[in-house]
Amino acid sequence: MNRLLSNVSIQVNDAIYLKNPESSDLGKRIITGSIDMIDELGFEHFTFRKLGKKIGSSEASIYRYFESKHKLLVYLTSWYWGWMEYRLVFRLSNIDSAKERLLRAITLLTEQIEEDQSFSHINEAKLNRIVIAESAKAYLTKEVDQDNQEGFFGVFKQIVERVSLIILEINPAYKYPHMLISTMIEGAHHQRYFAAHLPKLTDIVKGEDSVTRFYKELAIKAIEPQS
Amino acid sequence: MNRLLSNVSIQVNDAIYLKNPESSDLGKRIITGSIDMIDELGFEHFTFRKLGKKIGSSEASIYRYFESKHKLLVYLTSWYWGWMEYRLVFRLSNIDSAKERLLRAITLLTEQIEEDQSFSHINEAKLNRIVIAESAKAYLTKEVDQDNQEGFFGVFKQIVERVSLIILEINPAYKYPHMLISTMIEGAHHQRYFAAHLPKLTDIVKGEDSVTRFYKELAIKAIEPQS
DNA sequence: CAATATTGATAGTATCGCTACTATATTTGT
DNA sequence: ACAAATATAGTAGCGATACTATCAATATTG
Repeated sequence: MNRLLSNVSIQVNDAIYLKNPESSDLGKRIITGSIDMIDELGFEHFTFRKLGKKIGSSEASIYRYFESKHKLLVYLTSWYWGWMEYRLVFRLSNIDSAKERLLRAITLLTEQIEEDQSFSHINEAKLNRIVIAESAKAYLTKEVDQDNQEGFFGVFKQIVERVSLIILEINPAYKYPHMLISTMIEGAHHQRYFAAHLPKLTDIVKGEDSVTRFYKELAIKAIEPQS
Repeated sequence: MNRLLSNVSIQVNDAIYLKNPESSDLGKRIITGSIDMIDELGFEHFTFRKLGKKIGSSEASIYRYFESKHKLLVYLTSWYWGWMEYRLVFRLSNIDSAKERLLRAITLLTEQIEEDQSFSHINEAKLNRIVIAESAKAYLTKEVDQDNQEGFFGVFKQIVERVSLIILEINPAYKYPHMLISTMIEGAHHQRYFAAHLPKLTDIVKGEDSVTRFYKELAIKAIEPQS
């Protein structure tokens, strides 16, 4: 999917950054560079000092945009979910059937992201890999409650809520829509990671996107009224 | 569940440690102390120096047992899965019905662990909390392929394989048994974490164990032959 | 009781996460 | 036009972390 509207930009909760990285050239280089570097080195080996060197700036300058590397990771995942929500709304608009909307949502949320450069300075395919491999580290911390209170995970919760509402359209009696959707989104990420690194934990059928197919089947069967 | 056999101890892949912590008093204090400390501070804030102080030993001595804090985390999760497999085998023995065995396995793998002190120096309830909040950090690293090659995740893969085989007994045509089980195990952990910290991502029905119930329903519906 | 393994104390290296301070560029008011 | 105000970038450094090396003290064992 290419960029839908050229004059749209993804808004990120402004409590996540000290200075908006979209507001300057250096800011954009920080985002582009950090995506490249986290994808390449992993979050643990990634540091602001290395990033500064790479993008021809300094550690202290990066700290003017983000107060910690944790916040930068939160920013990246938050941007990603903002972008996903934007794509989700487009893909579901004008589709009458709730079931069709659900299937489209599952496809969007579980499929692999291709290189398509829809936002100039952000490589969405790399960012997808980062979200798969690193985003759990953004909330699996002792600071999760504070971060949550500041609204850092709001966009993600919104997506889960949106898709849950579609499920309730299909079966208003279904008791676990949020569990199903959050299980599916996080599960799909894990399955892609397992396919690459721990294949014994998955079932890869070549020539098909098993991950998306598996979760579509799972969801449809789960929400169909008890027989 | 109390300890099943007093003369049984859980074996952990010996490539994970430098010196077996079960082999000495200091080793056991390292395990007990690290479980307390990681549960309390989280893996990021946990250091060998702090642990040494807490258990009345030194940083250098701890390094004689584990070459890094990453390896210690791998040890703890590996012990946990070894313990789970042992309980799993007991709980499923002498049960003829495959469906009943599957339901028991799901209960075991998704339920909350109570304080029961079945192995003297290991608090399984705390360890369960650590596995929920920290175990993803044991494999979401750039070193995952090396670690996997050394067999660090073997026990976990074995559990997934065991339960997958039960699914295939029920429906030999089901295409995604491993995906279903690994999604379920990791998913249940996430749901418990979400219930505590990001409740908008789950559906808590008070008075019931929604997590276990949700995954039981999900699995049974998923593997039932296509109608 | 001698040989050996285990532990502890101390100090050291390299890097990390982060900050105080300084220098330079840009904008603004008169 | 030009100095003052402001925004932005870079240098240097601090305390902590992850881990290692050395050596003496103390158990353990054969």
